[in-house]
Amino acid sequence: MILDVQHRVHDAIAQAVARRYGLAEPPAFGIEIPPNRALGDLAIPVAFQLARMLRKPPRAIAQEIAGLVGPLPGVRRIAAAPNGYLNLYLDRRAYLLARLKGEVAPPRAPAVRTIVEHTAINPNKAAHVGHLRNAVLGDTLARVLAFRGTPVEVQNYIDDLGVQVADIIVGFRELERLDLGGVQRTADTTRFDHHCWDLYARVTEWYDGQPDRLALRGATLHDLEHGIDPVASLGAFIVDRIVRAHLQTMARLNVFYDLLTYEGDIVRLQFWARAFEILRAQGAVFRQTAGKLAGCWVMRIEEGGEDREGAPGTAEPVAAGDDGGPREKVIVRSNGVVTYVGKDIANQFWKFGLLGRDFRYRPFLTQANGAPLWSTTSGPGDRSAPGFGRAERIYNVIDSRQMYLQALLGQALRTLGHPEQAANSIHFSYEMVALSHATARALGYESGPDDAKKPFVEVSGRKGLGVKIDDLLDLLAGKAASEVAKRNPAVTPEECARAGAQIAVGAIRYFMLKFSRGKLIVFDIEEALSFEGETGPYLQYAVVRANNIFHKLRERDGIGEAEVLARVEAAPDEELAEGDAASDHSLWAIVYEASQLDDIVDQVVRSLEFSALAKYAFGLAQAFNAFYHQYPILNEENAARRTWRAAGVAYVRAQLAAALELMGIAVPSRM
RNA sequence: GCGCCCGUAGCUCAGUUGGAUAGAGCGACAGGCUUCGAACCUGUAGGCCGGGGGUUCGAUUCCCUCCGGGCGCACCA
Repeated sequence: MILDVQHRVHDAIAQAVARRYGLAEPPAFGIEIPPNRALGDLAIPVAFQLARMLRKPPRAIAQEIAGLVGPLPGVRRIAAAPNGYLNLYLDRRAYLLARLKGEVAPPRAPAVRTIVEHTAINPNKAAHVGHLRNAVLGDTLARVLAFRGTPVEVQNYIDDLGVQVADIIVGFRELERLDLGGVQRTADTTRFDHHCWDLYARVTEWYDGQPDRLALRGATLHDLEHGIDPVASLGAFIVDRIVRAHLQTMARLNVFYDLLTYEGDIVRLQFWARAFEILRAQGAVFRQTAGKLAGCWVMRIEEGGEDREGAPGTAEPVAAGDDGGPREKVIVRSNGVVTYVGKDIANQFWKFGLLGRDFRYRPFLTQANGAPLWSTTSGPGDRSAPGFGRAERIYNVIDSRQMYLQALLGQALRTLGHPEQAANSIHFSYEMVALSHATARALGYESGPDDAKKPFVEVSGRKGLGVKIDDLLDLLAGKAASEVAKRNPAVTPEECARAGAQIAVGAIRYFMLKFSRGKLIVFDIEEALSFEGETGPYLQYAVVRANNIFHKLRERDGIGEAEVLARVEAAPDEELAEGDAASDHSLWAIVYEASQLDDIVDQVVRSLEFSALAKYAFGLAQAFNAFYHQYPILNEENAARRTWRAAGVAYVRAQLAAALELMGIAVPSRM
């Protein structure tokens, strides 16, 4: 990593500036990376700041400083650029050797106990592309945090008592006339979540046909919440099967969890009752006696909440009363039923260990990555369960439409005297995924006049309008597998299928990560099916090519990567010489670019913006492909150059593979 | 009405601690497979960075304002 070099350089320059110009406090300056290698490897713009102070041109100042700074370890030379930049040229040989020998460990973040909650799909139908963005962002966040040594616990919240589950129960009972046994048979003989997808859309239509049928939903929801059979058993069965289906879909995408948190357990273990005691005792909620909210327990919404630093997208919504009075959010309805917000407050309190209660836990299943997945339970718990919750920081991955509710969580924490936890309740917000008109049409959706005006069509589980993740993966994997087979006639169908599945995941995850999270994604099936240009498969292809070089090296010369690394130290290093290779496609250029990963990860965690990681990986793959094209590696006649190229490629490949791993993308053996 | 997000090349988007000639992919056009794999590479064309003010040595980036689009502001989740 270059952070250590950066620190030394920064300190040395700061000292030189302070000494030369008699400044107690030299101006703050950053260290940049010049746009190309000909301009050096590090750049310092400090002369610009000093120029006004000293009434001297930046160039003169830069020259003075350059002359003053003595030799720095790891830096070969320092030069003043005509425009006033100080450009530093690193000791390339030492830089690369240190990395090849694994002497440069990535910086560790402070061990802040962190929870990432994501996915949280209503367990009543198959997962679609909207859920896909959530899960990929959440999973990547967890990977990136863990990369820096942050202890991360990934939770998936299951709303097993919600309206949507009630609706699917109504569907099975009223439209399919099935009891528990019948539903079980259906589950065993269909792709159950997909079956429910269609049934859910039918239920919605059925309600629309005769609005008094909604009473059935209300009654079903009541029975569900109170555990009354047959609704409760039916609900429990459906939820369990759908959750397992979702987990399988997510496992295909390399998305895994530590804990499933069931809303039902929050209710049965009286978490809400406890949270309510706390809220009421502190006066955070009160019973409204007048107006249209009479009889409800409400929380007053802060007007223009105080400034909070934090990640973008976490700002307070400022709710101004439209009728002049302060606005209030209902926490407990007049009929005594707690709202979603109330349950979420209880859950957030528990996550921070502020509730004074805990769930009981049971093992749910063993995931495809070998890790156990636990579930909350209100039945008997398993004593060997690890400790969950008690986090210091929480990322809730939810789309931007729920910003208002997420802000209420922070407010509740602040009101109850937990400003630190409030500041560490981070709404990882992102814009939704919609469908292009072409894709909506391909799904058989006829857009109405309202849709035509908009540039996209909104996904709707209720209408059954959306691209299911499984279908998308099937389509991509099939296409990729046949491409692999076409290019590799000798490869077995099984291996083609395996590679196809990995390529499908690469395509889909990269597609979800390359946009910044504030950008609405208009999902177009044709676009998502592309394997060329800035796509996941392009990245995978670059690594596969690099791997092939080492396969060939072993085949042809009988030497492995370890031997290359052993030989490189003794080999003359003109391959890295400055004049020889100032090009942006030189070995040094790609090695240096590859070494930026740790900085990128740092930036990603600060900004919560994965597009930076995606672009880094793509740019590196691009640079590698260009290098690969321009410079022979195995066929280079000069042995020293050959060795250095192979060693450099080994490093680039490792860094690129690490970046892919952070994005949850595997490298196929062939493609 | 209030709040949040978006507006950069024909299309889709990067550019997030303010810095060197504003980048990429796709599409268009012109090239490159007898070589470590062409899911690749090289080149050309294409930009009042939505408009206007301001701060700064320096603004796509920060502030104000206006325009256009999206989303939210339930006794739904």
